[in-house]
Amino acid sequence: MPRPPKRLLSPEIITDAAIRMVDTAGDFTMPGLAERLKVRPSSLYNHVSGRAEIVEAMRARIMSTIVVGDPAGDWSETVAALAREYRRAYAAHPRLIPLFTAQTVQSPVAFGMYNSLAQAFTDAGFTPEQVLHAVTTVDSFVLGSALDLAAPEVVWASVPETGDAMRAALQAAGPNPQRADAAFEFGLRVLVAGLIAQTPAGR
Amino acid sequence: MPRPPKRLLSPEIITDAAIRMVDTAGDFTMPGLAERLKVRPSSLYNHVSGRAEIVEAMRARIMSTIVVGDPAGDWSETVAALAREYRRAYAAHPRLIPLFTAQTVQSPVAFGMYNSLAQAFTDAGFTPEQVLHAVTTVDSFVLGSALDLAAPEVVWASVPETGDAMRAALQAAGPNPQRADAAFEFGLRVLVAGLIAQTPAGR
DNA sequence: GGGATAAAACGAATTTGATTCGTTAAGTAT
DNA sequence: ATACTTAACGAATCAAATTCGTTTTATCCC
Repeated sequence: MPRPPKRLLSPEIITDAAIRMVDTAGDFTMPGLAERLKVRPSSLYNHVSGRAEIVEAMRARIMSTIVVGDPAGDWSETVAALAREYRRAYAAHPRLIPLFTAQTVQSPVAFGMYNSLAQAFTDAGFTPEQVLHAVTTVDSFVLGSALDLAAPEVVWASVPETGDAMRAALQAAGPNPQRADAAFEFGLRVLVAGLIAQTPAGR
Repeated sequence: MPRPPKRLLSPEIITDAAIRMVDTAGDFTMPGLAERLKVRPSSLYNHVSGRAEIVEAMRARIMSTIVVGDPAGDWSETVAALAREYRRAYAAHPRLIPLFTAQTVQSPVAFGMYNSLAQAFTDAGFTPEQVLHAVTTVDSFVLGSALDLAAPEVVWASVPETGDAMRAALQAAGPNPQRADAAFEFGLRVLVAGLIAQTPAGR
């Protein structure tokens, strides 16, 4: 039980296992992680400083899958593509998102995407202040939409207080994953249309 | 130490204390709560079933502060007013939001607001399916914006990888609370403009 | 008003999770 | 080979959530 011939652990191995555990169980614990890795909990601390660092590593892992293509076509198409890619990254592991929102970002992630967004909005003619607000708006919408994925079915289909308009809307909707996807695409169209309208040139 | 002459606790008292604790400390614990209330941790369980129920009670408390006025004026004005009111409720206690996102909604909250939103979008001429997507879009944007409030300053003002457009945008921005407010108002204008554009009538 | 019942606080104990530290022996570099 | 480092282990600590039995006091019903 001393140092083994072959390394059993590494930060990457631990992060992988944690992501898998969250995917299946919705959360992770140090003992649970250790068990999956056939290791004692204390061994984990030879590779990571603690639970918080694992969460940050998972965040970095997810965000690093974001691919920022070269801007092709209209700025609004660039924005839409970036938003989709950003959300896709979250959607691949929806149950991680609550963990992320519970913990402050420790080190910057996804510069590439933010920079590209900012550049697109600058190209559109927004002022620097507006650029930041536009980036924030996209960020908020994507994060909010991603949280929608982690949440199970809407609760109140059955609630008596549900009004007619809401009742009709709920009835028209399908099961969650598709509904969330469709809602995101709808919201993205709305957002892009609104951004275009706010542009100095109005296009 | 038996049943005291005057009740020391109630679900409301416990919820209040928990909200105050989260406001100041960013989180709450059963022992911490008990200490504030001059009571032993086990006593709390005579009034609430556990930690999760306290979180749900806090959620209900916050959402119950949402005031849904009678729709006056254009549907788009109604939507904007509802979104502002929804976000105001969250913004009063920003540090609660991560706790909320970590836990599934146990019982429906804020029908009134969702019903009014659905009615406004129905009035605007959206189909039932679009109504649900529009409600979801507003919900996502507000929740995402509220999370922005809980997060401290943006980390990467100093990061070398920050591009020119992003750097200029960050420099133009003020400190967080105002910046988040301004970003929300910007995003709301964008959202409403986009929704109007998506309407069958285009207005 | 008196007795049965319920309520509410306490203290002790259990369980689970995160983390620390000393020990050990295998790897690695000189 | 020798000295240093690494990575696993086991034991231990600490904090938090929760359960349960005990004790009176309130409250309710007659």
